[in-house]
Amino acid sequence: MTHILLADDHQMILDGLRALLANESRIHIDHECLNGKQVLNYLANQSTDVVVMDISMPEMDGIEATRLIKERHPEQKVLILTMHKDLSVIKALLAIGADGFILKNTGKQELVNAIEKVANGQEYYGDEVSATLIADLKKPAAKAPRLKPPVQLTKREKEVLKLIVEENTTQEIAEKLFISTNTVETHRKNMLSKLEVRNIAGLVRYALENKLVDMAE
Amino acid sequence: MTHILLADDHQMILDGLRALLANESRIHIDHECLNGKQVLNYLANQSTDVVVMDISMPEMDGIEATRLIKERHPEQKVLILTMHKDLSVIKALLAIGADGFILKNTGKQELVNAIEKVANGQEYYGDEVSATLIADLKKPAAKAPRLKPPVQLTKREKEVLKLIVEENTTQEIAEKLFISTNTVETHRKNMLSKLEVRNIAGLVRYALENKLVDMAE
DNA sequence: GGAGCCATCACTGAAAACCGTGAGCCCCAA
DNA sequence: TTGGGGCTCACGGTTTTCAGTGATGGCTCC
Repeated sequence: MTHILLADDHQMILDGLRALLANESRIHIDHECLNGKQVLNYLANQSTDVVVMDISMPEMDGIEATRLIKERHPEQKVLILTMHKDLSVIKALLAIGADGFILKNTGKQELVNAIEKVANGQEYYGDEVSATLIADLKKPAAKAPRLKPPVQLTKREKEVLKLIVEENTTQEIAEKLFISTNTVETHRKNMLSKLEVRNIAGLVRYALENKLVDMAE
Repeated sequence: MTHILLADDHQMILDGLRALLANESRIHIDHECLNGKQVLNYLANQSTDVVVMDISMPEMDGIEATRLIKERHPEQKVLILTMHKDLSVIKALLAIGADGFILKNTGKQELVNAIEKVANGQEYYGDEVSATLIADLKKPAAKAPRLKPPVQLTKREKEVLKLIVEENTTQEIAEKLFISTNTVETHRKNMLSKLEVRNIAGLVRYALENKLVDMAE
């Protein structure tokens, strides 16, 4: 009998997983959580065989939660449940010590299989996840040593970035911030460099993905 | 007895929904689909009471699929199953004629309730979705005068846009699509014009805000 | 058998972004 | 007080984008 803890911010997915595993006599759901904090609170006092956790959750996301779990309870097994085969996220989680990944678009049998494997101390990667990782290894090593230190933008850089996202040109930004165009370009260059992107497109993408600026609507 | 069709590209969610509804004697699942095309193919020959459909799917997404369903089978009920309470998406679906929305983070009872309501010809909006819509109505009319003709990008334009968002230069895009740089520039110019934006930043913003490209999780 | 849209390609000139490098000033913490 | 980080500015050169205009063939719809 394998004991697990489910964590996902979508009640429906929790319901679905519970229903899915209801008639699996070999698996027992100890507890369910809606975010990473709840998981840590639970693990502070109790234990379970495997934590099955989504990546995107409010309050504390799956990556941060996994990091803290592995820090405080190194023996705790964590199986990541994810929607996308996002390489950087998978890599981050691997580095942290996640024990396995399973895509949400896989079936029940694979889920049960994954849980039991992880509970036994083995690792589990869904076919698609392994394929993604292997594909990455095949890529020129140029991009391989690319680990992502949590980049910090300065206040001024964020101001410039916000104006860039709002479609202002360098000159307009300079006027609005009462500085020279050279300075604006320097800020932009520094951001290109520290965010490891190539151009405006990358900057805008970073800004929107990291919610540094308000998205309309 | 209400007959429904499930559509979601994630097998696990399909499994979950099926398991969730398994002991609901009043609801019967006629068929399951993995994308919008399959739904339309099914509806071409058979019918069902309610189509329960996710928004983001490969091949043909939920919005396009709903549009076509309502065009070809105006009486067909469609209940949208969604992860995000994204206003623009909800608005688009309302305009098209979707019969209801339900967030994935709601429970089983609400799902059953929603399905039966929609099957009866009523509409159903989850609390959060209605709240989002109401909040929008409360917003100052400042943004109102900005009417947005539902701009349609062509397939090719979307391809180019996707590559732009991925930080490719015109030349790189031309190489990847096996067309001349002039053509790429024409596509970009047409998009700038029809989307009423000034530069790459605006394009990227549009693409991300309208979920034309995948955002990292 | 056009009308309209789409995708393709071309040319020009101006504007903006990108790249590298260097440097001065201010503030704060080691 | 020394050094590092943040903010400011400069310059020269290359690449890319932006703007305007025009053109061709293919397709579908009426």
